[in-house]
Amino acid sequence: MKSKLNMREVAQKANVSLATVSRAMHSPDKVSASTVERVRKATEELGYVYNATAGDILRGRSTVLGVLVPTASNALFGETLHGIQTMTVGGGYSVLQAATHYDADGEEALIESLLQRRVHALILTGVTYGLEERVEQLAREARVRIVVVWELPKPDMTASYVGFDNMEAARRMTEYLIELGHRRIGLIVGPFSKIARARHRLEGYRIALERAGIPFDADIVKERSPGLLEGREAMDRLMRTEDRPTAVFAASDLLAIGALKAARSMGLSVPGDVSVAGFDDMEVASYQEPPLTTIRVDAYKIGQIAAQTAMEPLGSPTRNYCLDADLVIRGSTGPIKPGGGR
Amino acid sequence: MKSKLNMREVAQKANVSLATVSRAMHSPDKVSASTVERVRKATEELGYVYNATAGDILRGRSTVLGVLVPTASNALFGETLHGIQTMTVGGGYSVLQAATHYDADGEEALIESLLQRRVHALILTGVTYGLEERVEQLAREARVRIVVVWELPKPDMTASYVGFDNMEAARRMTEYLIELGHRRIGLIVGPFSKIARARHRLEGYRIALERAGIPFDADIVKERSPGLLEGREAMDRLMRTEDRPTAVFAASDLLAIGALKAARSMGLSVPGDVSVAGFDDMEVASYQEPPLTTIRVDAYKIGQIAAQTAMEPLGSPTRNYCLDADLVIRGSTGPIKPGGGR
DNA sequence: ATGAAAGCGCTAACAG
DNA sequence: CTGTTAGCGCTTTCAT
Repeated sequence: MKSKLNMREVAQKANVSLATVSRAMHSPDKVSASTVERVRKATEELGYVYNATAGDILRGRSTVLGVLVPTASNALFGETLHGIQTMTVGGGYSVLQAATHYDADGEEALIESLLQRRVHALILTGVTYGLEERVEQLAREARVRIVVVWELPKPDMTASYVGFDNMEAARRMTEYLIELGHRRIGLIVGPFSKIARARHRLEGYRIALERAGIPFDADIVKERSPGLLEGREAMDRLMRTEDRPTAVFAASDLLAIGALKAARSMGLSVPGDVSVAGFDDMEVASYQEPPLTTIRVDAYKIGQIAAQTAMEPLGSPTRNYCLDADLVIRGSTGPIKPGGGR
Repeated sequence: MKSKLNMREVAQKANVSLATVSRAMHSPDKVSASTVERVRKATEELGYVYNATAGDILRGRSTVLGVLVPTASNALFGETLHGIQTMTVGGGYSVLQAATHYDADGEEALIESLLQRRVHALILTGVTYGLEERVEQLAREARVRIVVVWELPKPDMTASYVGFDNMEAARRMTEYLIELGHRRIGLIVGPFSKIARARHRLEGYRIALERAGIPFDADIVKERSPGLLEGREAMDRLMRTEDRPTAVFAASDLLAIGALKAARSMGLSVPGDVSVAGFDDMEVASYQEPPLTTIRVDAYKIGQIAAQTAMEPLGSPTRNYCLDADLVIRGSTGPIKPGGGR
């Protein structure tokens, strides 16, 4: 019931000074073997647990990483989190985690709360519009390392980046659909008015259309939060527009899986009546019927590299990693039907 | 560049004492409005951020929750995490998160590291065999609150529980399959030698068979980590045994989705040739083709209640919640074929 | 090899 | 209302 169990009590029990207990725990080589053993025993008998926060304060350092993801319910960011954790465990770091739910206001508050915990670094999944300045400032003041993931490094940023070229990947996918003969291509894409990577995917789509001389039609571009329900609803609408798309690029696998469901519900065959493509290559993408054509992103690796970068000492140089994002062709996409359209 | 930016500097800048700054931040009503304003300004100009860890130490409390999940890559535990986070944000709590990957040794080390951070409470997803004693001891010493989730409250435990009856639910599902006429029912289930909730699901299956007078056959029970790949592989084996099952209960939706894929690959129709049932009702379950019959578990709610329980003061009574887990019948299960079997 | 003492960034009790 | 003082749990010189 003694709620206060500190190093001093261990010292008393072991008949040594506080300083010796500290040394016995951190650098046993500087203490006689017998003392180390006495301390170890006292620790165990009392059930003492070292207070890492107090230690961090005194050393003026921190061994905690702050990680902000859009949502923990998306397995994709779970993979990144997983990657982060595999790297931190060894280094004695812990992970403070929070989710923004695509809300910029909430995000700022969460960043603040992580900073209040004196995290060594902040790993951010993209930077919401309106927060770039704050993040830049934090990175410049160098009181905390900043690592932005899932986004391409920007040349003028002082933060580190671990991502890939969302625009290029989306362009590649759109071009592939065009190569299949599609000219009426719907897009379901994340909240591009807030999230840079969603906007980049939209950009890639636009560029591909432009290059192929296909006019951009805002009517078949749907902005949705990346979820199954949203994908289903958006697809449903797309399929009900006149002159409906013969292919739909759902720029997130969850949206695409939702779209697949909508197509089935309407009795449309995929890819016979309409092709559907995703983005991210979540593990579950290849388990769909038909298996999803998508863009492969190594979410796990992003996490691993980000953690490594984040754990570097303050003042270490900024690092930029641009990973691959390859087109993976599976069964959900196919050539346009000869007598296509409606 | 001044890496040390503390309250004292703010005090100097604002021409007040350290204590006044502290008061201005925590109880502005006890400080004159003009002083509060001066402090606010000094804080802003210096870019000072409050140090919450130092505050926690001094107050002898903690506003951090430690959460242990099997893996962050499973959207299901992501839901629970999500539920936890919605509750913590308001209360000023932060979440330290770690993943065990179904490894008891690693789990013990992670618990230790969370305790070293002086978390207020530990939210554990089940208790791995071999750790019950340690967890019990922690709960009894009451230096940290313990909330076990995803598992049924045990009568003799001093920890809090937020879960549901895994055994009952698995029994229910198995009985449903039996009612459909199946008598040869395969089981793909989580690592029951380590994880209690997997073992309870296995138990439920056994009991249902027993009641129906169907002999238990270890050959058609596969113990696998809950993953897509594992489900696919296990299903593949099950379908290649002689006298193969006419129904397979994959006691985790990921396993079931993998099983669905295996069936398709072998040209088997579901539920025509073989029925497949899952467990958990992940969001993606109803998006499969055919939609998965499964057990609905409210992972999000588990997280919310767990967080609430966890945030209660040390010494608060233990709480036990047993949530519902209902059978959800969808398209992946059906009556046995008249001329069934091979 | 060990101890005494100063101190990290903050809070709380006590004066004034 | 505000300042002074003691001190949380730990680390780290500096002596011995």
